[in-house]
Amino acid sequence: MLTKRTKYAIKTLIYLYENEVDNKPVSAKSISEHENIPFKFLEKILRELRQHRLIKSERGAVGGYRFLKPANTITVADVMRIIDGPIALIPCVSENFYQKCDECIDEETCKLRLLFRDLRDKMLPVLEETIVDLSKK
Amino acid sequence: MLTKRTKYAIKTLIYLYENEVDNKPVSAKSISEHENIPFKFLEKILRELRQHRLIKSERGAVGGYRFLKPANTITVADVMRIIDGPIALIPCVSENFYQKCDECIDEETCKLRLLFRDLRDKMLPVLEETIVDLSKK
DNA sequence: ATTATCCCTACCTATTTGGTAGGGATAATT
DNA sequence: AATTATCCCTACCAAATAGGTAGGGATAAT
Repeated sequence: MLTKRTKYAIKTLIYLYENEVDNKPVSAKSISEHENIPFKFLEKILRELRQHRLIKSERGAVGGYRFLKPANTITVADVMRIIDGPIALIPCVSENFYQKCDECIDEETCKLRLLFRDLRDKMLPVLEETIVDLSKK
Repeated sequence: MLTKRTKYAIKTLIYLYENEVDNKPVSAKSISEHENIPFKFLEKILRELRQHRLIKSERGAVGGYRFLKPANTITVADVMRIIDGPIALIPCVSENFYQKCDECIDEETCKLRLLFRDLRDKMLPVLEETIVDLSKK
């Protein structure tokens, strides 16, 4: 399952995209209220997104957040990897977070590995949809 | 990510299938040793599989486990649902474990929902592979 | 000076995960 | 009848993760 943090993060980015008008940044308060996300929890998520350079912030009285990386280049998979970690369901078939399964005897002949590699290959194209695509759905 | 329990469960069933010869049941000890699964932890998993009527057990000195439901009718998705729960990555698109996302404002227009329904639809056929298919990979 | 925002650290509770411990029941074998 | 190898059941446990909350400091517009 996706964590709420990732769900919140994606909803946040969609909201940001749909409200990046008249050159004003979008405040956390506004996101929190419109997307039903606990304010303080949202702040933590926004920080993560900023630290990973997806968005940038502006401080002060009319501060808020904007995209740093263009919305049409940010995919759902990107967000999932930043917040939740690997897309793949077992670590030994993850491209970005590879790890040996510690109980595995022979990775080369592991049937689970073949199956979950197939699975990952089917999942990835779907998750490569961008924030912009997603907003237009 | 899959839990180890589910990984162990699938490996257990493959092992069971590949060793159901000469009409003798397969012992937990044998599974544990050959598949590198902690014995006591495995016993719990076997119990779950038995309680869900995928396998049956025989007690006594030459006891062990056999399939109750034929191996060619048990899919990876079945096992995942028994041990880990839903396949879908968000609860509102799960077929077997549907639940409303509590922060969701309008399910009908939720973009995430559309995306993750697509995703589930891509995942399911892969996970519908049976233990027998998997063993032959 | 006030206010609205972002920024940072610390803390907290409940649940899940991945086990372990100990012993009872059963049935084949000796 | 005793031994042994198995399954069966309950209880417990430590570490990690999830989903927050609390409190206050820094910044910049008004």
